[in-house]
Amino acid sequence: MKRNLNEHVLETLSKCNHLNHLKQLQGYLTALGHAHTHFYAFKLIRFCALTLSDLSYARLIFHHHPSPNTHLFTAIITAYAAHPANYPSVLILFRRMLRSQTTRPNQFIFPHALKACPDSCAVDSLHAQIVKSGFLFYPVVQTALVDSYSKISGGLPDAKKVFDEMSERNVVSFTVMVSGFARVGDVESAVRVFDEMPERDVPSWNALISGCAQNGAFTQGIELFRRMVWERNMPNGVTVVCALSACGHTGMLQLGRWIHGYVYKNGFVFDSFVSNALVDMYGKCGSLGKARKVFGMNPEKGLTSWNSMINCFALHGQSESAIAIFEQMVGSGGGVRPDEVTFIGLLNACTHGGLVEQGYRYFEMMGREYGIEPRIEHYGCLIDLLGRAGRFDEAMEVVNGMSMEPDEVVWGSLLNGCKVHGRTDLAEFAAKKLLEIDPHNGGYGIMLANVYGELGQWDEVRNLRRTLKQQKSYKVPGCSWIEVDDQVHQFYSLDKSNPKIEELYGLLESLVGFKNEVVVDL
DNA sequence: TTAGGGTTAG
Repeated sequence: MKRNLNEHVLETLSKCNHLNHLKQLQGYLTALGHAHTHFYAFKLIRFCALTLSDLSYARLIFHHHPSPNTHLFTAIITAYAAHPANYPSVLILFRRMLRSQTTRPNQFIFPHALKACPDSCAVDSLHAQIVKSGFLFYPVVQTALVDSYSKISGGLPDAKKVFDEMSERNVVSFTVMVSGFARVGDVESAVRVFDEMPERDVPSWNALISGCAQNGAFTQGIELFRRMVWERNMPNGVTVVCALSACGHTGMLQLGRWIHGYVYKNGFVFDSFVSNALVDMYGKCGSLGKARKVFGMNPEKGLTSWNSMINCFALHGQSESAIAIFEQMVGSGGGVRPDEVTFIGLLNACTHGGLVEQGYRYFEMMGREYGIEPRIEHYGCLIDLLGRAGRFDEAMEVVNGMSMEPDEVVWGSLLNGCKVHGRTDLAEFAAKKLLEIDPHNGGYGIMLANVYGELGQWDEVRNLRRTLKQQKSYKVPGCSWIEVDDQVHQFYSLDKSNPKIEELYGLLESLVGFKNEVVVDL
């Protein structure tokens, strides 16, 4: 009978596709006096949470159980741990489990509990619990521990220590360590761990390529992508998204197009992540038409899709189109709620089109209609907008009314506006502020020296140059690049190493009346 | 039943 009932319950569950079916099965079990049998309660909770995605009913079953055992705790904790918003509940349940006399944690619970830890204290305490319970030598538990340590601020040395002490490292534990180094910006160590890996799979390549892209090592990320393909590893959607981001940042349109072809051939063109990354890549590489086309073809436009398209238009100075996309986004066509990134794009669009009033309106709309507190980036955009329009009184009013300390972007934007409109008095003020924030930045020093030059204050120029020279402050040279026939040509400020430099400058002069920039000799 | 990889932002 028992065996038959088990089979019956499992079979009914497998056909169950609605909560009402599950409730019928629950009623049937209650009638038979089996509603609280641990095996059935476990199956019902798991099915409810994982297959029907109904966490509240799963919770109801769990909380109505008179004596939940380890299995029931595992099922409900697994369900809660699937959503970051429920992480606090994961830890509450875990602690309740420890307090109970009848239940002890198992190796399956720890990875979930670790994932939910908000700080190093919580991870340390779980680490101690793992040691005490004798589960430290399970590779999966160790890997989860490495991952959790590496995700909390300052936890990387602890992560490395656990990793180094592991007796059985596998492809996942290595990948976790690669990601850990990448997360703190230590690309070099991430590469070293990656090179030590006895075997690699797609997620391990992705961990390193995304690490490069997130830390600005775009060229290195692209090299790795090429190596991955060369070594006959099939990139997936995640790889492609990271590689496209790197293409966008370096202007590698040819490779970006190749990836688009690859995506198309492999049928993951409708992945929204990939679509958004393509829009961004085409936009940044100057192919606005293609960006627009890919955006139009995305059937599931999410917040990032709209933001990427707005940013493309803003980048190309097409303010009206950026605004039109925004209207579509919040109107009947999109129905998506904008976020702080949306407003950065919109404000930039207004800046590039000189739409000061419109920009002001969006800045106010952000807080009033969407409850988004302006961040320093938004203030930076607004100051840029006002500065370029020459409205310095209003710009200073905004700076003085800011709820946070103005940063380099804010002062830099103001300085830029001052240069355009010849407001040397205010420029001096802004340049001094910049130098106060970062006294060793040679670029800011040169800006201030140039302002003194404009004001004819030559003693100040000499003093400042001397200080900069003593401090050994050097300006990072400006750099731009262009891709021709699959080759990237880089040009640094005052760099004459290109064999066709005379020809290039000649052409440039004839196009824009270009004159060599006068720079301060350090 | 448990562990790893993703886009947009001056």
